[in-house]
Amino acid sequence: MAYTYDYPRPAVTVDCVVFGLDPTDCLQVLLIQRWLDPFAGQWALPGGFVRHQEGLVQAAHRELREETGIADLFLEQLQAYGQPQRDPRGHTVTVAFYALVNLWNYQVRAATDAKQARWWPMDRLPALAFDHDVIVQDAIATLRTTIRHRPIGFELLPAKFTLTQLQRLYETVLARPFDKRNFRKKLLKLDILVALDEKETNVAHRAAQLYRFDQAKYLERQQTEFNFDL
Amino acid sequence: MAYTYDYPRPAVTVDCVVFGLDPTDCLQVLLIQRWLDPFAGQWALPGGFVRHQEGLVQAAHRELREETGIADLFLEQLQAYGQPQRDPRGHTVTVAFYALVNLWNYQVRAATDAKQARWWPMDRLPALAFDHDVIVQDAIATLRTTIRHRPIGFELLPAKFTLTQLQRLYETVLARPFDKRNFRKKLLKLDILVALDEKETNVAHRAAQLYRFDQAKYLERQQTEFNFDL
DNA sequence: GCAAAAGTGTTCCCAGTACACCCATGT
DNA sequence: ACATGGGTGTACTGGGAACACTTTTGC
Repeated sequence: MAYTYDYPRPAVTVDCVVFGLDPTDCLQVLLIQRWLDPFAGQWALPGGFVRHQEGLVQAAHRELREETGIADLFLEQLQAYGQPQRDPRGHTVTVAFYALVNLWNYQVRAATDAKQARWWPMDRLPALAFDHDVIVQDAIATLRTTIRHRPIGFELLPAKFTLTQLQRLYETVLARPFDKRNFRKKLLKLDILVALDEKETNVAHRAAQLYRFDQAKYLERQQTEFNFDL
Repeated sequence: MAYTYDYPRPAVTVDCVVFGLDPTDCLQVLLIQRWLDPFAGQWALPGGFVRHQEGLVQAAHRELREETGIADLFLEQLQAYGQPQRDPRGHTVTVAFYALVNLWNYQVRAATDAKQARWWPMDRLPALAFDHDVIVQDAIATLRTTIRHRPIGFELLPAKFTLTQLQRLYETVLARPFDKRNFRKKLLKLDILVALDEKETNVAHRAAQLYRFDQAKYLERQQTEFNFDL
Protein backbone atom coordinates (compact mmCIF):
# COMPACT_ATOMS: atom_id res chain seq x y z
CA MET A 1 0.00 0.00 0.00
CA ALA A 2 1.23 3.45 -0.80
CA TYR A 3 -0.06 6.95 -0.44
CA THR A 4 0.69 9.65 -2.94
CA TYR A 5 0.48 13.42 -2.73
CA ASP A 6 1.23 16.29 -5.13
CA TYR A 7 3.66 17.89 -2.70
CA PRO A 8 6.02 16.37 -0.17
CA ARG A 9 4.65 16.13 3.35
CA PRO A 10 6.51 15.90 6.62
CA ALA A 11 5.58 12.97 8.82
CA VAL A 12 3.53 13.88 11.87
CA THR A 13 4.07 12.27 15.25
CA VAL A 14 3.04 12.85 18.84
CA ASP A 15 5.28 12.50 21.89
CA CYS A 16 4.31 12.49 25.54
CA VAL A 17 6.21 13.62 28.58
CA VAL A 18 4.45 11.72 31.35
CA PHE A 19 5.18 12.87 34.89
CA GLY A 20 4.50 10.80 37.97
CA LEU A 21 5.19 11.45 41.61
CA ASP A 22 7.15 8.77 43.33
CA PRO A 23 6.13 7.64 46.80
CA THR A 24 9.51 9.01 47.89
CA ASP A 25 8.52 12.40 46.51
CA CYS A 26 10.71 12.39 43.49
CA LEU A 27 9.30 13.54 40.19
CA GLN A 28 9.62 10.84 37.54
CA VAL A 29 9.35 10.78 33.78
CA LEU A 30 8.12 7.73 31.87
CA LEU A 31 10.41 6.61 29.04
CA ILE A 32 10.42 3.67 26.68
CA GLN A 33 13.39 1.91 25.18
CA ARG A 34 13.49 1.92 21.40
CA TRP A 35 13.72 -1.39 19.53
CA LEU A 36 14.38 -0.08 16.10
CA ASP A 37 16.69 2.34 14.43
CA PRO A 38 17.19 5.20 14.54
CA PHE A 39 18.41 5.32 18.12
CA ALA A 40 17.79 1.59 18.72
CA GLY A 41 18.43 0.74 22.35
CA GLN A 42 18.17 4.33 23.47
CA TRP A 43 15.47 5.74 25.69
CA ALA A 44 12.81 8.01 24.24
CA LEU A 45 9.48 9.58 24.97
CA PRO A 46 6.46 7.38 24.33
CA GLY A 47 4.83 8.46 21.08
CA GLY A 48 4.46 7.63 17.45
CA PHE A 49 2.86 8.46 14.15
CA VAL A 50 -0.50 10.14 13.90
CA ARG A 51 -2.87 7.91 11.98
CA HIS A 52 -5.15 8.82 9.14
CA GLN A 53 -8.04 10.99 10.31
CA GLU A 54 -6.85 10.82 13.89
CA GLY A 55 -6.85 13.86 16.18
CA LEU A 56 -3.65 14.83 17.97
CA VAL A 57 -4.95 14.29 21.48
CA GLN A 58 -6.48 11.02 20.42
CA ALA A 59 -3.16 9.89 18.93
CA ALA A 60 -1.33 10.80 22.11
CA HIS A 61 -3.76 8.80 24.21
CA ARG A 62 -3.56 5.84 21.86
CA GLU A 63 0.23 5.74 21.84
CA LEU A 64 0.35 5.93 25.61
CA ARG A 65 -2.11 3.11 25.94
CA GLU A 66 -0.23 0.97 23.43
CA GLU A 67 3.25 1.64 24.71
CA THR A 68 2.76 1.96 28.43
CA GLY A 69 -0.72 0.70 29.28
CA ILE A 70 -1.71 4.02 30.79
CA ALA A 71 -5.17 5.37 30.08
CA ASP A 72 -7.34 8.15 31.49
CA LEU A 73 -4.73 10.61 32.48
CA PHE A 74 -4.41 14.38 32.42
CA LEU A 75 -2.89 15.29 29.06
CA GLU A 76 -2.35 18.71 27.53
CA GLN A 77 -0.46 19.99 24.52
CA LEU A 78 2.95 21.49 25.02
CA GLN A 79 3.90 22.61 21.53
CA ALA A 80 4.98 21.38 18.12
CA TYR A 81 8.61 20.75 17.18
CA GLY A 82 9.51 20.89 13.53
CA GLN A 83 13.22 21.42 12.97
CA PRO A 84 13.80 19.58 9.66
CA GLN A 85 16.82 17.67 11.02
CA ARG A 86 15.24 16.49 14.24
CA ASP A 87 14.56 13.01 12.86
CA PRO A 88 17.27 11.29 10.76
CA ARG A 89 14.61 9.38 8.83
CA GLY A 90 13.40 12.63 7.29
CA HIS A 91 11.34 15.71 7.89
CA THR A 92 9.10 14.99 10.88
CA VAL A 93 6.95 17.34 12.86
CA THR A 94 6.06 16.17 16.33
CA VAL A 95 3.40 17.56 18.58
CA ALA A 96 4.49 17.17 22.19
CA PHE A 97 2.16 16.70 25.14
CA TYR A 98 2.76 16.61 28.82
CA ALA A 99 0.76 14.36 31.07
CA LEU A 100 0.32 13.77 34.78
CA VAL A 101 -0.49 10.47 36.43
CA ASN A 102 -1.12 9.29 39.88
CA LEU A 103 1.65 6.76 40.47
CA TRP A 104 -0.33 5.09 43.24
CA ASN A 105 -2.41 3.55 40.43
CA TYR A 106 0.16 2.94 37.73
CA GLN A 107 3.41 2.22 39.43
CA VAL A 108 3.50 -1.55 38.86
CA ARG A 109 1.87 -1.56 35.46
CA ALA A 110 4.41 0.46 33.55
CA ALA A 111 7.44 -1.17 35.13
CA THR A 112 6.42 -4.66 34.04
CA ASP A 113 5.15 -3.72 30.61
CA ALA A 114 6.34 -5.81 27.69
CA LYS A 115 7.57 -2.79 25.79
CA GLN A 116 10.16 -1.95 28.39
CA ALA A 117 8.74 1.22 29.80
CA ARG A 118 10.38 2.66 32.89
CA TRP A 119 10.09 5.58 35.23
CA TRP A 120 13.21 7.71 35.53
CA PRO A 121 13.83 10.36 38.13
CA MET A 122 13.53 13.76 36.50
CA ASP A 123 17.01 14.88 37.46
CA ARG A 124 18.81 11.72 36.35
CA LEU A 125 17.47 10.98 32.90
CA PRO A 126 19.49 8.90 30.47
CA ALA A 127 20.53 10.29 27.09
CA LEU A 128 17.42 10.58 24.96
CA ALA A 129 16.72 9.89 21.29
CA PHE A 130 15.94 12.67 18.80
CA ASP A 131 15.45 16.08 20.43
CA HIS A 132 13.54 14.52 23.29
CA ASP A 133 15.84 16.05 25.89
CA VAL A 134 14.77 19.51 24.75
CA ILE A 135 11.13 18.48 24.84
CA VAL A 136 11.48 17.14 28.38
CA GLN A 137 13.12 20.36 29.55
CA ASP A 138 10.34 22.41 27.97
CA ALA A 139 7.76 20.15 29.60
CA ILE A 140 9.35 20.64 33.01
CA ALA A 141 9.34 24.40 32.54
CA THR A 142 5.70 24.34 31.48
CA LEU A 143 4.75 22.07 34.35
CA ARG A 144 6.39 24.47 36.79
CA THR A 145 4.54 27.50 35.53
CA THR A 146 1.24 25.74 35.04
CA ILE A 147 1.16 24.10 38.45
CA ARG A 148 1.48 27.54 40.02
CA HIS A 149 -1.47 28.97 38.15
CA ARG A 150 -3.91 26.11 37.72
CA PRO A 151 -4.82 23.31 40.09
CA ILE A 152 -3.32 20.49 38.04
CA GLY A 153 -1.07 19.23 40.83
CA PHE A 154 -3.87 17.08 42.19
CA GLU A 155 -3.54 14.86 39.13
CA LEU A 156 -0.27 13.59 40.58
CA LEU A 157 -1.83 12.56 43.89
CA PRO A 158 -4.43 9.98 44.90
CA ALA A 159 -7.99 11.27 45.22
CA LYS A 160 -7.61 11.47 48.98
CA PHE A 161 -4.46 13.17 50.17
CA THR A 162 -3.01 15.03 53.11
CA LEU A 163 -1.87 18.63 53.10
CA THR A 164 1.67 17.48 53.73
CA GLN A 165 1.59 15.29 50.62
CA LEU A 166 0.35 18.28 48.64
CA GLN A 167 3.03 20.52 50.05
CA ARG A 168 5.75 18.01 49.27
CA LEU A 169 4.41 17.76 45.73
CA TYR A 170 4.81 21.50 45.25
CA GLU A 171 8.20 21.48 46.86
CA THR A 172 9.33 18.68 44.57
CA VAL A 173 8.04 20.17 41.36
CA LEU A 174 9.14 23.71 42.08
CA ALA A 175 12.34 22.65 43.82
CA ARG A 176 11.85 25.09 46.66
CA PRO A 177 10.62 24.81 50.23
CA PHE A 178 7.30 26.14 51.48
CA ASP A 179 6.51 27.15 55.03
CA LYS A 180 4.06 24.63 56.46
CA ARG A 181 1.72 27.10 58.17
CA ASN A 182 1.64 29.55 55.29
CA PHE A 183 1.10 26.81 52.73
CA ARG A 184 -1.89 25.41 54.61
CA LYS A 185 -3.34 28.85 55.26
CA LYS A 186 -3.11 29.76 51.59
CA LEU A 187 -4.58 26.54 50.28
CA LEU A 188 -7.43 26.32 52.74
CA LYS A 189 -8.37 29.93 52.10
CA LEU A 190 -8.72 29.18 48.39
CA ASP A 191 -11.67 27.03 49.41
CA ILE A 192 -11.22 24.40 46.75
CA LEU A 193 -10.28 21.56 49.10
CA VAL A 194 -12.81 19.53 51.04
CA ALA A 195 -11.88 17.91 54.34
CA LEU A 196 -13.09 14.31 54.35
CA ASP A 197 -14.44 12.42 57.36
CA GLU A 198 -11.35 10.32 57.20
CA LYS A 199 -7.82 10.31 58.50
CA GLU A 200 -4.62 8.54 57.60
CA THR A 201 -4.26 5.10 59.13
CA ASN A 202 -1.30 2.96 60.13
CA VAL A 203 1.16 5.76 60.50
CA ALA A 204 3.55 5.92 63.40
CA HIS A 205 2.51 9.42 64.37
CA ARG A 206 -0.60 11.54 64.63
CA ALA A 207 -2.91 10.66 61.72
CA ALA A 208 -3.35 13.44 59.18
CA GLN A 209 -6.64 14.80 57.90
CA LEU A 210 -7.47 13.65 54.36
CA TYR A 211 -8.73 16.09 51.75
CA ARG A 212 -9.99 15.95 48.21
CA PHE A 213 -9.87 18.58 45.48
CA ASP A 214 -13.29 20.02 44.68
CA GLN A 215 -13.34 20.69 40.94
CA ALA A 216 -16.82 22.22 41.06
CA LYS A 217 -15.83 24.77 43.69
CA TYR A 218 -12.74 25.63 41.69
CA LEU A 219 -14.77 26.29 38.57
CA GLU A 220 -17.05 28.63 40.52
CA ARG A 221 -14.13 30.62 41.91
CA GLN A 222 -12.57 30.59 38.46
CA GLN A 223 -15.35 32.81 37.18
CA THR A 224 -14.95 35.53 39.74
CA GLU A 225 -11.45 36.77 38.92
CA PHE A 226 -9.68 34.66 41.45
CA ASN A 227 -6.23 33.33 40.99
CA PHE A 228 -4.53 30.24 42.25
CA ASP A 229 -0.96 31.52 42.13
CA LEU A 230 1.18 29.55 44.51
CA MET B 1 5.44 15.29 -9.69
CA ALA B 2 4.20 13.08 -6.96
CA TYR B 3 5.41 12.03 -3.55
CA THR B 4 4.69 8.61 -2.15
CA TYR B 5 4.78 7.26 1.37
CA ASP B 6 4.07 3.88 2.98
CA TYR B 7 1.51 5.36 5.33
CA PRO B 8 -0.91 8.23 4.86
CA ARG B 9 0.31 11.56 6.15
CA PRO B 10 -1.68 14.58 7.20
CA ALA B 11 -0.77 17.82 5.46
CA VAL B 12 1.11 20.30 7.65
CA THR B 13 0.45 24.01 7.53
CA VAL B 14 1.29 27.08 9.58
CA ASP B 15 -1.10 29.93 10.41
CA CYS B 16 -0.30 33.28 11.95
CA VAL B 17 -2.39 35.53 14.13
CA VAL B 18 -0.73 38.90 13.61
CA PHE B 19 -1.66 41.62 16.08
CA GLY B 20 -1.10 45.29 15.48
CA LEU B 21 -1.99 48.32 17.55
CA ASP B 22 -3.99 50.92 15.72
CA PRO B 23 -3.14 54.61 16.16
CA THR B 24 -6.61 54.87 17.73
CA ASP B 25 -5.60 52.28 20.29
CA CYS B 26 -7.63 49.44 18.95
CA LEU B 27 -6.05 46.00 18.69
CA GLN B 28 -6.18 44.70 15.14
CA VAL B 29 -5.69 41.32 13.52
CA LEU B 30 -4.31 40.89 10.04
CA LEU B 31 -6.42 38.70 7.73
CA ILE B 32 -6.22 37.76 4.09
CA GLN B 33 -9.08 37.03 1.75
CA ARG B 34 -9.00 33.59 0.17
CA TRP B 35 -9.07 33.27 -3.61
CA LEU B 36 -9.60 29.57 -3.86
CA ASP B 37 -11.91 26.94 -2.46
CA PRO B 38 -12.46 25.85 0.17
CA PHE B 39 -13.87 29.01 1.73
CA ALA B 40 -13.18 31.13 -1.38
CA GLY B 41 -13.97 34.77 -0.72
CA GLN B 42 -13.84 34.31 3.03
CA TRP B 43 -11.29 35.82 5.36
CA ALA B 44 -8.62 33.67 6.92
CA LEU B 45 -5.36 33.80 8.81
CA PRO B 46 -2.25 34.23 6.69
CA GLY B 47 -0.49 30.88 6.41
CA GLY B 48 0.07 27.90 4.19
CA PHE B 49 1.82 24.61 3.67
CA VAL B 50 5.13 23.82 5.26
CA ARG B 51 7.66 23.05 2.56
CA HIS B 52 10.05 20.16 2.33
CA GLN B 53 12.80 20.42 4.93
CA GLU B 54 11.45 23.73 6.17
CA GLY B 55 11.25 24.57 9.87
CA LEU B 56 7.95 25.70 11.35
CA VAL B 57 9.09 29.16 12.36
CA GLN B 58 10.76 29.59 9.01
CA ALA B 59 7.57 28.58 7.22
CA ALA B 60 5.53 31.05 9.27
CA HIS B 61 7.92 33.88 8.41
CA ARG B 62 7.92 32.94 4.73
CA GLU B 63 4.14 32.83 4.47
CA LEU B 64 3.83 36.19 6.18
CA ARG B 65 6.33 37.73 3.86
CA GLU B 66 4.64 36.26 0.78
CA GLU B 67 1.08 37.02 1.75
CA THR B 68 1.36 40.31 3.59
CA GLY B 69 4.82 41.73 2.95
CA ILE B 70 5.64 41.78 6.63
CA ALA B 71 9.11 40.70 7.72
CA ASP B 72 11.12 40.93 10.91
CA LEU B 73 8.42 40.71 13.47
CA PHE B 74 8.01 39.09 16.86
CA LEU B 75 6.63 35.59 16.28
CA GLU B 76 6.08 32.76 18.72
CA GLN B 77 4.32 29.43 18.58
CA LEU B 78 0.82 29.17 19.98
CA GLN B 79 0.01 25.48 19.52
CA ALA B 80 -0.87 22.86 16.95
CA TYR B 81 -4.42 22.15 15.82
CA GLY B 82 -5.17 18.75 14.38
CA GLN B 83 -8.85 17.90 14.47
CA PRO B 84 -9.21 15.63 11.42
CA GLN B 85 -12.25 17.54 10.10
CA ARG B 86 -10.79 21.00 10.41
CA ASP B 87 -9.94 21.20 6.71
CA PRO B 88 -12.50 19.92 4.19
CA ARG B 89 -9.67 19.03 1.78
CA GLY B 90 -8.50 16.33 4.15
CA HIS B 91 -6.57 15.66 7.29
CA THR B 92 -4.46 18.75 7.97
CA VAL B 93 -2.46 19.65 11.03
CA THR B 94 -1.72 23.32 11.43
CA VAL B 95 0.80 24.89 13.75
CA ALA B 96 -0.45 28.30 14.82
CA PHE B 97 1.74 31.26 15.70
CA TYR B 98 0.96 34.64 17.11
CA ALA B 99 2.91 37.68 16.07
CA LEU B 100 3.17 41.31 17.06
CA VAL B 101 3.96 44.22 14.78
CA ASN B 102 4.46 47.88 15.14
CA LEU B 103 1.72 49.36 12.95
CA TRP B 104 3.58 52.63 12.64
CA ASN B 105 5.82 50.80 10.16
CA TYR B 106 3.41 48.50 8.40
CA GLN B 107 0.08 50.26 8.30
CA VAL B 108 0.09 51.26 4.62
CA ARG B 109 1.89 48.22 3.28
CA ALA B 110 -0.59 45.55 4.24
CA ALA B 111 -3.66 47.53 3.27
CA THR B 112 -2.51 48.03 -0.32
CA ASP B 113 -1.05 44.59 -0.81
CA ALA B 114 -2.00 42.74 -3.97
CA LYS B 115 -3.19 39.70 -2.04
CA GLN B 116 -5.95 41.63 -0.31
CA ALA B 117 -4.67 41.66 3.21
CA ARG B 118 -6.50 43.84 5.72
CA TRP B 119 -6.40 44.77 9.36
CA TRP B 120 -9.59 44.05 11.28
CA PRO B 121 -10.40 45.29 14.75
CA MET B 122 -10.10 42.41 17.19
CA ASP B 123 -13.66 42.73 18.45
CA ARG B 124 -15.32 42.95 15.04
CA LEU B 125 -13.79 40.16 13.01
CA PRO B 126 -15.64 38.75 10.00
CA ALA B 127 -16.53 35.05 9.84
CA LEU B 128 -13.32 33.10 9.35
CA ALA B 129 -12.41 30.08 7.26
CA PHE B 130 -11.58 26.68 8.80
CA ASP B 131 -11.27 26.77 12.60
CA HIS B 132 -9.47 30.09 12.45
CA ASP B 133 -11.93 31.74 14.80
CA VAL B 134 -10.89 29.32 17.54
CA ILE B 135 -7.24 29.95 16.79
CA VAL B 136 -7.73 33.70 17.03
CA GLN B 137 -9.52 33.39 20.36
CA ASP B 138 -6.72 31.21 21.70
CA ALA B 139 -4.17 33.70 20.43
CA ILE B 140 -5.93 36.55 22.21
CA ALA B 141 -5.99 34.57 25.44
CA THR B 142 -2.29 33.75 25.11
CA LEU B 143 -1.43 37.34 24.26
CA ARG B 144 -3.26 38.52 27.37
CA THR B 145 -1.41 36.19 29.70
CA THR B 146 1.95 36.59 28.03
CA ILE B 147 1.89 40.37 27.95
CA ARG B 148 1.42 40.38 31.71
CA HIS B 149 4.45 38.20 32.37
CA ARG B 150 6.95 39.08 29.70
CA PRO B 151 7.79 42.44 28.15
CA ILE B 152 6.48 41.67 24.68
CA GLY B 153 4.13 44.65 24.57
CA PHE B 154 6.90 46.87 23.29
CA GLU B 155 6.78 44.97 20.00
CA LEU B 156 3.48 46.71 19.31
CA LEU B 157 4.89 50.20 19.80
CA PRO B 158 7.48 52.28 17.96
CA ALA B 159 11.00 52.18 19.42
CA LYS B 160 10.41 55.53 21.13
CA PHE B 161 7.16 55.77 23.01
CA THR B 162 5.52 57.63 25.88
CA LEU B 163 4.32 56.07 29.10
CA THR B 164 0.77 57.00 28.18
CA GLN B 165 1.05 55.08 24.93
CA LEU B 166 2.32 52.08 26.86
CA GLN B 167 -0.48 52.34 29.38
CA ARG B 168 -3.10 52.56 26.66
CA LEU B 169 -1.58 49.50 25.03
CA TYR B 170 -2.03 47.50 28.20
CA GLU B 171 -5.51 48.86 28.71
CA THR B 172 -6.45 47.88 25.19
CA VAL B 173 -5.03 44.39 25.27
CA LEU B 174 -6.24 43.52 28.74
CA ALA B 175 -9.51 45.45 28.34
CA ARG B 176 -9.22 47.02 31.76
CA PRO B 177 -8.18 50.44 33.03
CA PHE B 178 -4.95 51.14 34.91
CA ASP B 179 -4.34 53.96 37.33
CA LYS B 180 -1.92 56.41 35.75
CA ARG B 181 0.27 57.01 38.79
CA ASN B 182 0.44 53.38 39.82
CA PHE B 183 1.18 52.25 36.30
CA ARG B 184 4.09 54.65 35.93
CA LYS B 185 5.44 53.88 39.38
CA LYS B 186 5.39 50.16 38.68
CA LEU B 187 7.00 50.36 35.26
CA LEU B 188 9.70 52.80 36.19
CA LYS B 189 10.62 50.78 39.25
CA LEU B 190 11.19 47.73 37.05
CA ASP B 191 14.09 49.68 35.63
CA ILE B 192 13.84 48.30 32.11
CA LEU B 193 12.86 51.57 30.45
CA VAL B 194 15.31 54.28 29.50
CA ALA B 195 14.24 57.92 29.35
CA LEU B 196 15.53 59.48 26.13
CA ASP B 197 16.75 63.05 25.68
CA GLU B 198 13.70 63.64 23.61
CA LYS B 199 10.08 64.68 23.98
CA GLU B 200 6.99 64.46 21.88
CA THR B 201 6.61 67.24 19.35
CA ASN B 202 3.64 68.89 17.67
CA VAL B 203 1.11 67.96 20.28
CA ALA B 204 -1.44 70.45 21.53
CA HIS B 205 -0.54 69.90 25.14
CA ARG B 206 2.48 69.41 27.33
CA ALA B 207 5.00 67.24 25.45
CA ALA B 208 5.56 63.82 26.96
CA GLN B 209 8.90 62.24 27.79
CA LEU B 210 9.93 59.52 25.33
CA TYR B 211 11.27 56.19 26.51
CA ARG B 212 12.71 53.07 24.96
CA PHE B 213 12.70 49.51 26.23
CA ASP B 214 16.11 48.29 27.36
CA GLN B 215 16.34 44.62 26.45
CA ALA B 216 19.77 44.23 28.04
CA LYS B 217 18.59 45.55 31.39
CA TYR B 218 15.60 43.24 31.23
CA LEU B 219 17.78 40.21 30.65
CA GLU B 220 19.89 41.13 33.68
CA ARG B 221 16.86 41.48 35.94
CA GLN B 222 15.49 38.28 34.45
CA GLN B 223 18.30 36.30 36.08
CA THR B 224 17.71 37.53 39.58
CA GLU B 225 14.24 36.14 40.25
CA PHE B 226 12.36 39.25 39.28
CA ASN B 227 8.97 39.23 37.74
CA PHE B 228 7.27 41.53 35.37
CA ASP B 229 3.69 40.75 36.32
CA LEU B 230 1.45 43.65 35.41
C1' DG C 1 -6.54 82.23 28.55
C1' DC C 2 -8.14 77.89 27.52
C1' DA C 3 -8.19 73.12 26.26
C1' DA C 4 -5.72 68.86 26.70
C1' DA C 5 -2.77 65.68 28.36
C1' DA C 6 1.74 65.25 31.34
C1' DG C 7 3.49 64.59 35.53
C1' DT C 8 3.76 63.77 40.51
C1' DG C 9 3.07 61.62 46.51
C1' DT C 10 0.62 59.84 50.24
C1' DT C 11 -2.35 56.85 52.77
C1' DC C 12 -4.50 52.45 53.45
C1' DC C 13 -4.90 47.66 53.42
C1' DC C 14 -4.12 43.04 52.41
C1' DA C 15 -1.32 39.25 51.36
C1' DG C 16 3.11 37.20 51.88
C1' DT C 17 6.63 35.97 55.16
C1' DA C 18 8.94 34.50 59.20
C1' DC C 19 8.78 31.93 63.12
C1' DA C 20 8.04 27.77 67.67
C1' DC C 21 5.41 24.97 70.32
C1' DC C 22 1.97 21.35 71.73
C1' DC C 23 -0.74 17.16 70.01
C1' DA C 24 -1.87 12.49 68.51
C1' DT C 25 -0.39 7.98 67.26
C1' DG C 26 2.46 3.54 66.88
C1' DT C 27 6.30 1.16 68.70
C1' DA D 1 8.29 7.12 77.28
C1' DC D 2 9.81 8.30 73.01
C1' DA D 3 10.06 9.21 68.19
C1' DT D 4 7.59 11.04 64.34
C1' DG D 5 5.12 14.01 61.77
C1' DG D 6 0.33 16.79 62.44
C1' DG D 7 -1.57 20.86 63.47
C1' DT D 8 -1.96 25.80 64.89
C1' DG D 9 -1.47 31.90 65.56
C1' DT D 10 0.79 36.30 65.55
C1' DA D 11 3.59 40.19 64.28
C1' DC D 12 5.98 42.44 60.53
C1' DT D 13 6.55 44.22 56.05
C1' DG D 14 6.19 45.49 51.24
C1' DG D 15 3.45 46.00 47.24
C1' DG D 16 -1.03 47.06 45.16
C1' DA D 17 -4.92 50.24 45.09
C1' DA D 18 -7.22 54.50 45.61
C1' DC D 19 -7.08 59.21 44.94
C1' DA D 20 -6.47 65.23 42.93
C1' DC D 21 -3.94 68.88 41.71
C1' DT D 22 -0.21 71.58 39.18
C1' DT D 23 2.51 72.03 34.79
C1' DT D 24 3.41 72.56 29.99
C1' DT D 25 2.23 73.23 25.30
C1' DG D 26 -0.42 74.66 21.01
C1' DC D 27 -4.07 77.14 19.50
